[in-house]
Amino acid sequence: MLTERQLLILRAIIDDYIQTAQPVGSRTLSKRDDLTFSSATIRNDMADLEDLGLIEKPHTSAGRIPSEIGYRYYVDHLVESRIIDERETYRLEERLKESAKESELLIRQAADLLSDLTNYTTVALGPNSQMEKLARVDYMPIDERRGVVLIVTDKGHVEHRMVIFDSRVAPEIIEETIRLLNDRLIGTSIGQLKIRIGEEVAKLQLAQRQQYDNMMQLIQSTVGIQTPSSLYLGGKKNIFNQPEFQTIDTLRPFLEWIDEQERLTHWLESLPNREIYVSIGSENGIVALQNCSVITSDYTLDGKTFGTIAMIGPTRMNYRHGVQMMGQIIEALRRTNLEE
Amino acid sequence: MLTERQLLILRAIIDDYIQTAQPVGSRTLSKRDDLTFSSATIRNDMADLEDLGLIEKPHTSAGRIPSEIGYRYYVDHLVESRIIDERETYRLEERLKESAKESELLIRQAADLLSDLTNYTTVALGPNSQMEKLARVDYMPIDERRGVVLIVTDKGHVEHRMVIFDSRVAPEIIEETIRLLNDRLIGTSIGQLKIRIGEEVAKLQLAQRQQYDNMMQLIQSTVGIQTPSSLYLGGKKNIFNQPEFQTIDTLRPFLEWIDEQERLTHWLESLPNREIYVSIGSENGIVALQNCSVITSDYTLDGKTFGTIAMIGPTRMNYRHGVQMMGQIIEALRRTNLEE
DNA sequence: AATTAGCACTCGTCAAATATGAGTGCTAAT
DNA sequence: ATTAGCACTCATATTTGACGAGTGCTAATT
Repeated sequence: MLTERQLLILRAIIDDYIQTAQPVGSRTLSKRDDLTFSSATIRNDMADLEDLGLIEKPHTSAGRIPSEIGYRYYVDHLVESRIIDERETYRLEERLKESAKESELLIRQAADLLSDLTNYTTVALGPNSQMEKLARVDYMPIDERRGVVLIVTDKGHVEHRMVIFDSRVAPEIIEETIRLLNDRLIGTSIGQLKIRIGEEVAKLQLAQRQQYDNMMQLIQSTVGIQTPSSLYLGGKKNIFNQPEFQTIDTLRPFLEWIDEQERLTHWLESLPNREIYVSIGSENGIVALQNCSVITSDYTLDGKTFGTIAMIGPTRMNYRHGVQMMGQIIEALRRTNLEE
Repeated sequence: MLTERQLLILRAIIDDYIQTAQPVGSRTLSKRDDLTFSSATIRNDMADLEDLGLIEKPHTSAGRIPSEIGYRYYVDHLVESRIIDERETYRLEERLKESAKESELLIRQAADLLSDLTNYTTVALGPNSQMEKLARVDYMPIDERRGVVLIVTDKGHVEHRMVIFDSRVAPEIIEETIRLLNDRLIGTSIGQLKIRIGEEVAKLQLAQRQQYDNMMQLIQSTVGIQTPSSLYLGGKKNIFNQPEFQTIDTLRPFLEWIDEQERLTHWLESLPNREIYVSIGSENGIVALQNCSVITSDYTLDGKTFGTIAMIGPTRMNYRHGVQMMGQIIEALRRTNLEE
């Protein structure tokens, strides 16, 4: 168990290091107003903290830097759980409102806001449309062989896809198919559409089935709609200001990773489903983010669960402020009402 | 006027420098098979070339590097005008065909292909839909107050936009409006849509106009569709492999610039309208691209003018190969038939 | 007259040598 | 239990000198 003084010292080391990005030594600490002990005393405690694995030294004659375990301890014990600052939240809410009836824009805005607030990079993922339910399908012909399939989900998300038939298809057949899709499939989640359509086709009489064979193409293309969850990156530039990313070797993996949209989406989708979650350094298991910490949170919009937002900074990130701001943003989003 | 030998030497310097990124000295050159003169002779010619501003030395005891004027001379006089390699073009055509009936995908593919071929970064801009013509408008209601407007252009481009009415609008009025739009506006270019709609509304009788007033919202939102030209970046990572971009100071401006989609689009749109155009170093006038050269070209798809594609590399880029590959790609695109 | 060999000179780069100083751990004094 | 004192460590910065690639000029050669 840590003594009162050791706690104080640990916190001081981390706070200092977060600010300066430089190893902090015993003398520097002893000069702080909140540490009244001599540098020797601090040195002794530092040795203990090091034995516990909470801090470490880059080399013999440098100061100490927090270890990942140290950050973890700091985040778990030393960061007060977030407090909603009503005025601030209200202000954020207003700034979000400005931009958007459209959820897409709102998410962008939220990501940008959060990255402005913290100077870290943010990634926001919109709703996973796999979970949304089919509300309506429609078809609009362009010419004899081409047309556009429109699908609308219960959340008001719309997607279109062009279909090109191999040969001319009678409009009645198309209409019939669309009617069929509408009759039987409304309420099906987008992710399950493919399976459900397979089932429906199997149910048809052989005769009918042949008639509809021509339409398989249309059906397939409707099914094939994999609405990619909308992904938005905010403040990518911020990374350039972080002292730990001033060399190509550290910068390159980060930038390459963050530019890989698909992987990024999968990653965000795979995150544990919770309110605010802090992952420190190598905890996230991603090589490119070895030296990064991530604060993630699911968010709701207008009451409904919506997506995930993440904030990525160096391991030496300002967790206190980061968690605080993340809390404010998701609270502001929760209160935002799209429909008004 | 340059002597035969000076030309040979200039070309050798540039070829060598393009490969090694190192200043090239007289002794290195004299060892080349195609240069049979002694290093002293070469030195004399180099001095002349330097007087002409075609090459320069980073410092007294380094070799010479090409100046921008030197590159310009090289590109204008020493790069043979492109030759279409039929077999290669055919191969590219095949690879393009694989991917895409959809023009969007095709452009991506082309950009990726070109960047694979050259190891430079490419930017491809799709058609500017402002120039496309309205082929069809349609409306699909979602519920009483919401619906989706679909517009299709003559080039098969489809866009949708959700509309939310302030109050319930009778379906007949909507239908009527859509019919009106279809009757009068087909063939209008997207860019002019707004003005043309204004004109049409002005023509209506007062009584009618009132009836349609409710619909102004719908019309406005249709008009507001500013299909952003689709932009695609290929091989952004390639920049990391260029020796001149191994420091943050050179890398950062480039990456920040290339990530600014809107500016990038404007830039591509503002480029002179030609087949293949090479801009060397500071010629492009963009600070972030001071040390870059750009090969740009408009391209056509299936015969119709379509968009612009650009290839960005260090000033020390392989112009010969770059121009060659750019030529192949736009030729392959020209031959690609979307409809099949 | 054009080319080349020869040589003194320049200057960036690399490596070793040296100095600097922040920081530590330990011991003895308080 | 705390602190002063001190020897020790080690990264960083600075200096120094050797090295060598490359140049420009001059004189010899073709």
